Amino acid sequence: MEQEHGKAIRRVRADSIRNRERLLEAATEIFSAGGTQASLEAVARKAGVGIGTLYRHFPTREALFEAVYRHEVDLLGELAEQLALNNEPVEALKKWLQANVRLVATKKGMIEALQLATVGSSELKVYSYDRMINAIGLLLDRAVKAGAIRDDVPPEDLLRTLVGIYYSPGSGDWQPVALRMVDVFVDGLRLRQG
Amino acid sequence: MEQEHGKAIRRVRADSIRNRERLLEAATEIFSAGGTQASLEAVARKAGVGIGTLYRHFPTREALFEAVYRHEVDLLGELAEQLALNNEPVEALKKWLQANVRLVATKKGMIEALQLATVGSSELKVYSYDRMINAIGLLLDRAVKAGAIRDDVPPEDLLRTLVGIYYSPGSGDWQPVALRMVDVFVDGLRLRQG
DNA sequence: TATTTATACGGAGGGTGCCTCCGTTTAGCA
DNA sequence: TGCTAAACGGAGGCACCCTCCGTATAAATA
Repeated sequence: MEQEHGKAIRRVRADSIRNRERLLEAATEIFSAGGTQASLEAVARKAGVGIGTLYRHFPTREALFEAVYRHEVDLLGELAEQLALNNEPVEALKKWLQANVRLVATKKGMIEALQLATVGSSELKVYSYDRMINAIGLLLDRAVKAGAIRDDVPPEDLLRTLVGIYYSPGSGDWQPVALRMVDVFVDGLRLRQG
Repeated sequence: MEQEHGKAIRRVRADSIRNRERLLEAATEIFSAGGTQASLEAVARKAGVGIGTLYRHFPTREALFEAVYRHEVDLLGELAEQLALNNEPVEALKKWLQANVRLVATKKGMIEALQLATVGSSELKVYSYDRMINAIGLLLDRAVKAGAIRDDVPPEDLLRTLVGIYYSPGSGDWQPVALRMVDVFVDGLRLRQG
């Protein structure tokens, strides 16, 4: 019996789960197109639920973001681990940063999400921020321990800079720009041996 | 006589000039405190004018920003010229970037203004953006011509990166972080001779 | 299957901001 | 002092934010 102090523990209602999924799906689309400022009421409309339902599932705009981008961020986290296994330290770092650029390129809204994470309130521990910091920390650490790069650049600072590099006038080929800037930055990290 | 086709050219009305100044003053305060998202109606209220008057003087949010930050941006532009006269190229670049960090530190809203300029619509040529690009271009050019740094980083990209470096979790001592990142980046620009 | 009830739903409502439009006011000029 | 172009102000229509609560319903129970 599912009991606790004589009270039955009800299962989560099926419509609740369904609506949550619909909201996430809608939010992914809306945010990808419209960025951080997109209307939450539009998300609710697209999901076919009331605005109240949206707020019950995701009490803040940030909460919704976190859920939406958790998956992509997970992907990047896993990539960091793979790269660390199969690459020379500085190379691994550079490759990861480049992969980051490419993934973000497909989801314009992600840029703003990361910004939110970077400047977000300290009370709310933003999952995606942690995940990114860990990924970067892993790669940075290896390179530092190998004596290949300077040791006074914490992961937080690198992430911040990376986000900055993403900034670009909307359309056009901002990807090459971002990739070149990443190169410059990684070169700046390198210790000169000679 | 101030005549044109027999029509007198009226002077600009005194109340118009006065209200424009009041609006700018109010906007400087409000934006410094509240950033890009601050309410324009709050600006009008603070200036003691109707919202209609605000929109007549500054038809868009961006127009208001441009006017507000023109002064600070002018200062930076002039600084670039001074530094170029009195410093070794790479040093001049580094010093200017650091000055930039320090000036922006005093006006939190400025960060967002620069972002706006960076991502702003291409129709409206944003004054402050141009001014910054020119300042950076001047310093960058000298260093490239002196063979001190790589030549494939246009001013626009550097500005973008700089703005990214400003990103930081609101409070606390983000200035040291920004200054360190600037160092790293400039080191990355340097050509290795050896 | 019928009943109960904890849970979730929807959207009205009150507040704020955006921007436009136009009747009213007023500064400059004669 | 009167005329009039120029500037003013704020109401109005719309969108969004978020909360609150009466209604609907899925899960548990009999």
